[in-house]
Amino acid sequence: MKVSKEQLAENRQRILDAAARLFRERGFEGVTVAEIMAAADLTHGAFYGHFSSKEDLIARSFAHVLFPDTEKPEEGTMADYAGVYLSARHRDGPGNGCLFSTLGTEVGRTEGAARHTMTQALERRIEIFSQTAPGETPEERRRAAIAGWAAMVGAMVLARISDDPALSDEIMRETRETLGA
Amino acid sequence: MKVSKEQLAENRQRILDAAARLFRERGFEGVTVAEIMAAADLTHGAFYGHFSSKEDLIARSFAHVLFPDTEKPEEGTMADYAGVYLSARHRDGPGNGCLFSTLGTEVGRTEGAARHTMTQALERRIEIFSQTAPGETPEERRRAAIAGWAAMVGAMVLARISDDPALSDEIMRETRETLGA
DNA sequence: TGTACATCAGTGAACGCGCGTTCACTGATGTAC
DNA sequence: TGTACATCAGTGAACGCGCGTTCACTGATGTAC
Repeated sequence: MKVSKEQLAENRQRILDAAARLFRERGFEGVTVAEIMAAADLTHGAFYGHFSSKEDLIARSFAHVLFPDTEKPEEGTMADYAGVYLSARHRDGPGNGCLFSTLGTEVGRTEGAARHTMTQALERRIEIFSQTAPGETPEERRRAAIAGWAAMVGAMVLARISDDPALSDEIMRETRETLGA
Repeated sequence: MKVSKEQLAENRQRILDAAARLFRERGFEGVTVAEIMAAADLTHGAFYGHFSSKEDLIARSFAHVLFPDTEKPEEGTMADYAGVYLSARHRDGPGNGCLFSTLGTEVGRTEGAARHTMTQALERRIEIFSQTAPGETPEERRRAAIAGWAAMVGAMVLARISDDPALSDEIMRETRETLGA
């Protein structure tokens, strides 16, 4: 049955929220359209009223996470960010976490809108870190921002690969230390 | 028809080689058992004479890459390694490249033999880098090894995500520079 | 050394399940008068 | 303001394709005598 415009918009947001969480938890192929719709409290068939395909949803869920409608200006230094990023809380809660460390290797072999959105988010992340990264000149600070972001993403990927909890903790701790967090 | 023991062993190696390459190029779900067997010049049905399941093949192809039968002792410093690792050649040839930067985020959400083998390879990689990483004490060198390896893996993941070639090159170049390569 | 035959790696087709996508139908919304 | 009806978001079932897995059969290998 038809629903109000407000309900329609809310349903769409619920689909995007569910998709963004499930994709990060299980990967693109590890989640079905039916599961996403069930998580959004809707039936399977309603999906194609909102999105043209699963691939379309992937791209829009990336924009939903990386460039949300209500942006809050970021506070704190790159080192502060590293302290939150390289934490057990982030490692163990991928569904709410960073897209780069949950879906990075998959996105790297795709073409299209999701990858493009991620590239824009990557450039923005580097620019933000360049404000507070260590260095005498803008060039040095940008270099530190790039290497710092690479170390954070890489450390989170490795910390999630390790099935040895002590090694996983050590990777996060030592990388945090290196970044001054 | 039956084949000789030598042929049997050679066929198995060809399956493992093909699988290791294709998984890195396209991801686990992006390759079918039939495609792997065709790449190994065998028919689909012969697969289950060699491996018990696709998952079994994944685990064994990881061991095949990370702990090959003929190990050659590694030469050069961590900085030397970074110079080869953070190159266009590596970025553009994932099929022959590092498993951590091609399949890292996928493996992080699995359980089982492939992840365990990767954990062992991760610990060994850190130990090898600890020999030549900068630092006054063993603790400092191990820290530098961990953060250096995280930066390499993260930079390669990010360089492959970027659909802007200049940004992709910049990420590799600046991270190389930071690692003294 | 030569021969008969049991073994078994590989072949090719089929099976069955899961998933993305489609579609006829339902019934609440919201507009026109 | 109240009423009639066109619109269209959601429902639930079906479709069809692709993929992992199975299996009866083939014929070369390699062992027993």
